[in-house]
Amino acid sequence: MQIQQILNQIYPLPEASLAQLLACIDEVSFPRKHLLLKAETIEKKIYFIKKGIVRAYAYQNDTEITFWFGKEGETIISMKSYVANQPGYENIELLEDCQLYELQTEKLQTLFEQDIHIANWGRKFAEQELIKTEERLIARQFSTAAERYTDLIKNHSDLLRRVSLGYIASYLGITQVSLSRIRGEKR
Amino acid sequence: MQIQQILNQIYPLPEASLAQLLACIDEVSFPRKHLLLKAETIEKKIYFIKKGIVRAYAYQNDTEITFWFGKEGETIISMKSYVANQPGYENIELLEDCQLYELQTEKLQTLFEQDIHIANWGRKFAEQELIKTEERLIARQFSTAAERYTDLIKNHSDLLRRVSLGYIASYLGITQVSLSRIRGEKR
DNA sequence: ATCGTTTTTTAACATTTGTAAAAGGATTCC
DNA sequence: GGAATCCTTTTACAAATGTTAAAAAACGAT
Repeated sequence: MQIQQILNQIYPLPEASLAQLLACIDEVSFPRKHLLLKAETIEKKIYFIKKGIVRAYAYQNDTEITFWFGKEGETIISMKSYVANQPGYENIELLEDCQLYELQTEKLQTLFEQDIHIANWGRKFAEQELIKTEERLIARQFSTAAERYTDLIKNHSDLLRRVSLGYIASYLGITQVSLSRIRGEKR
Repeated sequence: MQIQQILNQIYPLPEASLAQLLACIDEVSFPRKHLLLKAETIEKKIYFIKKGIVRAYAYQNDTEITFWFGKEGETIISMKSYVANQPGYENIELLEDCQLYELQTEKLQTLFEQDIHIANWGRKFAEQELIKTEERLIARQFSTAAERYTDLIKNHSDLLRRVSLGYIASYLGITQVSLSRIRGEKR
């Protein structure tokens, strides 16, 4: 997925503004299992996924909980770092070899003050991430794990192929045993 | 709570920009039990709460689920309407007589394109709402209902006084019977 | 192909949570 | 101030989910 497409999808930018934004972005690659972001640190960069799949997880007591998957076209970001300059909760681990676009957020902050189009791009970016987060929250509050699993099959069936069920069970908020029972009932 | 304080808390605005924003805002009052926002409609306004407390709820099958409480200084908004001009999920009911500041979002959208300070105000607004939503999601995914109830007592003890336990149980994602059991164990 | 590792399923049992109904308290409104 | 309503707790039982352990299946590297 090309970076121009990702950026313009968020909010179409005039040529000059787009060029300024692109100047803050590099392309980088990391292997499967690489830990891209560490929890409890302030992250200075955000990433857009060109190719690959990743998961965000954190610890509850001793056990790891996976709370997000990201794939092509999506953004890897520690919102707490980005918005409030505070340490975030997420560890981000690559589940496949990945190609990423890396954006220095400090440079971005400067552009927000200088260019109204980029400020509105930043607004739309936050708004769209907000809608996604809200949808996740609503799904969690209103659907059972079984329903969310069915949704996952319907709308993100590639996840099943690319991610092991232990992570998916954790993401759904149930044990792997429970997920196995749900899968069993569908047969 | 004064509107200038609410607005400037989000992002400090120059005099002229603030004046433009204030020109889009009216003060309104509604009684307890008034239904301020209806689900499945596109809402053209957002509200800031001057005085009072409200809840957002939606239906899961036949049963009402309360998924948010708002009080003084907070924003009542259908994010789906605001961001995507699509019908939202929230019904908003006033739990007390309320004084609100009402903002016409259409006018706001125009200002975003004209004034970089207001564009950045809008960006910060979305970012801060995003952090709040993310924190709610994390709390839900990482804490048990009992832990979230303890949190509620610690950080929002006024809710216990102002809101009946049935709504709080629903908000915590458990039945009222379960909440009663949790409360019983603490004695 | 095979050994070793990882992933997924199955089983038995314990624990938690939900459901429905009743009873006890508190509050509201003539 | 008292009937009616609403809110909260309690009880008994049913259903769902978790825990632990073991077996089965799938996958990877040599």
